[in-house]
Amino acid sequence: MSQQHRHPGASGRPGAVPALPDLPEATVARLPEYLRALHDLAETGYETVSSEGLATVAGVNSAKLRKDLSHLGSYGTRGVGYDVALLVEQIEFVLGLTQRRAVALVGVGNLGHALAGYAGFASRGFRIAALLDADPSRVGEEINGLVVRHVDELPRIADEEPIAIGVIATPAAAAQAVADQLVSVGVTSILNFAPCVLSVPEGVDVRKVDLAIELQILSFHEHRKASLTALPSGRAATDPQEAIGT
Amino acid sequence: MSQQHRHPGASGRPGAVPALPDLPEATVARLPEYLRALHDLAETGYETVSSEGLATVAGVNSAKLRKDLSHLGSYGTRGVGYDVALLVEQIEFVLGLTQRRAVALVGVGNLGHALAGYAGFASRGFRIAALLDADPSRVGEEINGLVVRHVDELPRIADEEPIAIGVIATPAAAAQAVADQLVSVGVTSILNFAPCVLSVPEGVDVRKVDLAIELQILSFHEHRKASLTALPSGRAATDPQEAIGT
DNA sequence: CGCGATTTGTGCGTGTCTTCACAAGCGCCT
DNA sequence: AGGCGCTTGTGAAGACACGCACAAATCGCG
Repeated sequence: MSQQHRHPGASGRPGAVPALPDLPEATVARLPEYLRALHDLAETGYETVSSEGLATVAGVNSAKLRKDLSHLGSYGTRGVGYDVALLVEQIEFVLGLTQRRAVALVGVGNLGHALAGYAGFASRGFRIAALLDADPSRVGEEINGLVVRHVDELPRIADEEPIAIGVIATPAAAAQAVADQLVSVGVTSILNFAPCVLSVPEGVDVRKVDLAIELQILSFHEHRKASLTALPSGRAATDPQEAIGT
Repeated sequence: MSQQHRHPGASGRPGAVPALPDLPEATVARLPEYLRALHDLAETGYETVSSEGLATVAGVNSAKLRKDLSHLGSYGTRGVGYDVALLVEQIEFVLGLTQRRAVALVGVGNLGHALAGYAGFASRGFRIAALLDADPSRVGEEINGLVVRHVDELPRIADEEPIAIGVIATPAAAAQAVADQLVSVGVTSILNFAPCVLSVPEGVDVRKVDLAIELQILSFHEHRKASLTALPSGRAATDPQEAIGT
């Protein structure tokens, strides 16, 4: 809170935290995608972009995009569009990316290795502060310039530097215990790659990513498409419900 | 609902596809989670389970679960609950998991390696049929018993065996080209890990997974929580809106 | 200076998803 | 046999999200 952020619009009191508008969850989930699209545009040399243009790059409907952005405040200019740089700044602020957040990654197996080496984290406002594992034979290994430490060192690590987000990439059987440890050192946001439900106290956010689930959803649509084309009765494959997003 | 329910195996006419009920998209997205929960329960020895019990293990509201399952037909017994084995069968059928689907994985970089070694695929109805990469120096490498082949061999591979699902784990710059190649050999379902929007013809389903986006969403909630606790005005951190799912 | 072209911001109708609450159905026990 | 407790399946209501369509605002040009 020492930071002096340029706050959205002219919200008045300088130094005050510019009361985050409470955005619809669906909007929040799309903001990162807009941000990525804006970065792409900025690199291509765009200085302004219309809602139509940005919507295309981000893969959404332009009305939806305008409504989403309107929740942040009014940062467009009618007849012109949005200032790319300004919008990037706004969205980064709302998403809390103006400060680089420390991430602790627990579990350096197959997936953990990949995550540790994933460049997308660093380039988008996150810093892997620690790699952890419960397996002593993995402790000490160096991955991408970071040394794997034992998960029991978590309290010490969190003491040196507050951990904003914990990422769990362990087997399902270990996930709940790891989650408990993370919570106990003050972590209030967890990204869970283990295929299981975590139980956490109120106030802690958990998001789950399960690769197999995504495939199964696709499998359903394959199955449906197959059964439609197989049936001689009526409707063919052209359905209005395609290419659904998350 | 006074319809006789159609079930998978014993649907009368053998060979006929038993007209899939068209499920709400939100329901489809949850079925895999129910399936995982049911497998857990089955392994623990449960033969039947109540909606309340299953809902807890799956991390959802019990009313929602009942409504979801009711879309598949009526497979519970009032006063008793659901037969675990039967429900597994039902959901697997609806999701099209009764046949093992062939997956082509393109891009064996950091993430691709992890995916190639991910046991969760095989254990949940999928088989990696091919590992592909555009980089000649990677072709020939063996990962998890599979040899990496060049992406241009895709037509030959699809000829040997139809590919149900394509997984893109390439850098963003290459993703669209890969998607085009996949589509051209008849793939109609794509799971995209590259941070970009794919444009595909109608009838092709794309699902996107972006690890950085998940972190950014968590970051937003961190930011919001921080700004709430920082504000002297009123409400503390305990909010009724926590632990939001996908 | 005024007009037309362009683009934002939003009110509103529509559809989907969620949740509550309860009647109907089932099994067990007496 | 009958009643009682438990659990499903679902109607209805509320909450949320989406997309259209248009008024308001801005710019550029003659």
